[in-house]
Amino acid sequence: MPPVLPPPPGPALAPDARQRLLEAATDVFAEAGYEGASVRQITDRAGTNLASVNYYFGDKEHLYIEAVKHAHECTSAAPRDFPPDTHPADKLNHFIRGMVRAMHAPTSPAAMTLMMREMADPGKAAHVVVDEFIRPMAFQLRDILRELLPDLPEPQLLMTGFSVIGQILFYRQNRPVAELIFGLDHVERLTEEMVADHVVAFTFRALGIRRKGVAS
Amino acid sequence: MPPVLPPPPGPALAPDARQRLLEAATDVFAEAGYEGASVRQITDRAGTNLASVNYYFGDKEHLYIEAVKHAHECTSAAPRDFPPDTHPADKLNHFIRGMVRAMHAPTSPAAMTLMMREMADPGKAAHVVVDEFIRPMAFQLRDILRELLPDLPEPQLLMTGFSVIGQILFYRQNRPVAELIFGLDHVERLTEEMVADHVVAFTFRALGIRRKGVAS
DNA sequence: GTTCGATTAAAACAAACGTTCGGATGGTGC
DNA sequence: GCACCATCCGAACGTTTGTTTTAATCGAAC
Repeated sequence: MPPVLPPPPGPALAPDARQRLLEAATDVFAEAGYEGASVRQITDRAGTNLASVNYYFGDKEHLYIEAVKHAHECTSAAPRDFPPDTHPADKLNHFIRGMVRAMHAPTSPAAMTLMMREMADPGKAAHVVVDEFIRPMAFQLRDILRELLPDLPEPQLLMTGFSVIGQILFYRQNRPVAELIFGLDHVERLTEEMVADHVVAFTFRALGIRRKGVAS
Repeated sequence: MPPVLPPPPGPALAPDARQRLLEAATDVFAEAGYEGASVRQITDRAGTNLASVNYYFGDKEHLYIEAVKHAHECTSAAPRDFPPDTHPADKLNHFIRGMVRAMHAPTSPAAMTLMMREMADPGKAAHVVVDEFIRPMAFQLRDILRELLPDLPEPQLLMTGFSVIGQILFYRQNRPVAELIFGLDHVERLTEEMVADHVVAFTFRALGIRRKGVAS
């Protein structure tokens, strides 16, 4: 009798089959999506038996959810906290640069792709990504903007945050399309630093912030 | 023997089985994606026989491509052309508002969703969407910005366009997530007009444009 | 009325899918 | 020695998938 449903009860810390399944699932789900990925593809890449998915995770759906959870732990893009006397403009500067870096060169590209896929088409694991990854970021940005623009009405503050995040997310969600339009070379010429500088400058001008924060 | 591969040779203008298949396919593909949608779901919704897909379109893949083509024709968001003496700031104002409207309240929601799906995960029909829908928009925006900022280097011009489009696309690509974070009520309170006003104002301030264009 | 082409309907196809079952395996405690 | 346990494997399960095949149906042209 296998350990069935409770996912990491007995064999949790082992770098063996279960772990390889999780990593293989991250890759395959990121490439092909939930429906497009087959259990056999995953077990083949993991080098395990076909039945191992059901043995360790119960079924395909639970494997997917665990893969998304594991993915969000791999993307170390947790919101940093600043020294209490940091100027809000500096906070915003660092926030933007940190998020651009996380989007541009993630620790695990497949893990980031998997999370983005779940965001674009919210499914069975959307709340995991939102609760533990997106929401903290969103609230930190909202706090920074509130500090920066104390008199702005709530809806306008919300949309201002969307304008910042929308600019940054574009380079991850729509990069392939941008490359199709303008050519691969024109787009990949845009380095992470150039993008970060641009978004900071664009946003600061839009918000009427004159001082420039330091880089990195 | 059926008319096989050339898709609309004989029965093109008829509002019959072929047309119903196209519309049903648009809906189902938009809801479930390419892999998630089954031929039987489509034929059931269209009220046709299972074999009708292969009869009219050859196979599932060609039906998908035709559905995407048909979808882009349904979304009447073609770039308008302006009177030759229009101020570039007015052009930009109208461009943003038109695109916000197209994203917010598309003529056919399913068709727009299908196109967005193909953009987020470029597949077999991406070039169709790009060539006939995205690229014209992108180039029109680029021309407007070039007119507005003649001295800006090319990469910065590109990123400026991305900042504009990124802001607008956010409300379509990430609305479900935004609703999960901030609550459905807070997000759906943002009307099409509010979003358009905000993006225009945010962008104009970022570009140092003082004059405000007229609405609609 | 008959013939012919286009269309629809029903049934069957092989392949792939997720899942399950029974037994081998290999180490650990007795 | 034996028994036990988690783990792993191979084979099969029953469905569902996309596609094909065969026959029935219909409407106009001759």
